[in-house]
Amino acid sequence: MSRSAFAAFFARNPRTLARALIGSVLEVDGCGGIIVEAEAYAHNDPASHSYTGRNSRNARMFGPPGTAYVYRSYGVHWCLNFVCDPKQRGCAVLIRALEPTKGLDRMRARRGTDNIRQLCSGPGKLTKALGITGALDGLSLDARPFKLTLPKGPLPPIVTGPRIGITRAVEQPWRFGLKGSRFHSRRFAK
DNA sequence: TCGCCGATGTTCT
DNA sequence: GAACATCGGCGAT
Repeated sequence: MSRSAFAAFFARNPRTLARALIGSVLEVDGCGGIIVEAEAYAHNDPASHSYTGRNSRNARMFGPPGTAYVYRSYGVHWCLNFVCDPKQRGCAVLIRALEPTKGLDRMRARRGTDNIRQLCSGPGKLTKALGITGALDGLSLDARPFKLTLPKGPLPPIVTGPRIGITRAVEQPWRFGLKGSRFHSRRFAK
């Protein structure tokens, strides 16, 4: 994909981008899989890190579309986001779950389990499986160690629901999943 | 299968 | 000092 097409793909509102990312293949240094779950966080969204303005942690959310925003969650885990439309100051898509397809042995070793359904079925789990840390914060998704392969052909079937693990704006159905996947972080209600 | 809890960096009030 | 876009281990059900 050309550089301009790459930027155009990400420079959309976070809900549209989250939906469009489902079915993409994300790899980091040869480890990864199919994105089966993502959440949208908007600039005017009380649940978003960018809601109260820019600070040293969320600075990447205000950067160019198509960069990674990696932050530490609960002081323990790393979480991976994709930055989207720069005109909507500070919005991003949280990558919540992958269906593991690449580098399975290395991901099993990093996660300490052989259960493939446990490798990447959560935002903290997938960063550990792929070796993602704060060192990757601010890097472009268009270059090493990242590799993102966007889906070709018709959009896959999508399910939606409320976001996970938040206390504000809990009613917004801004969690998107690949319909029928066995690799979600939590089940989607029917 | 459920709920509770500890770990612990960074921001918010 | 409290809250937080989480996870895994534990004991009870």
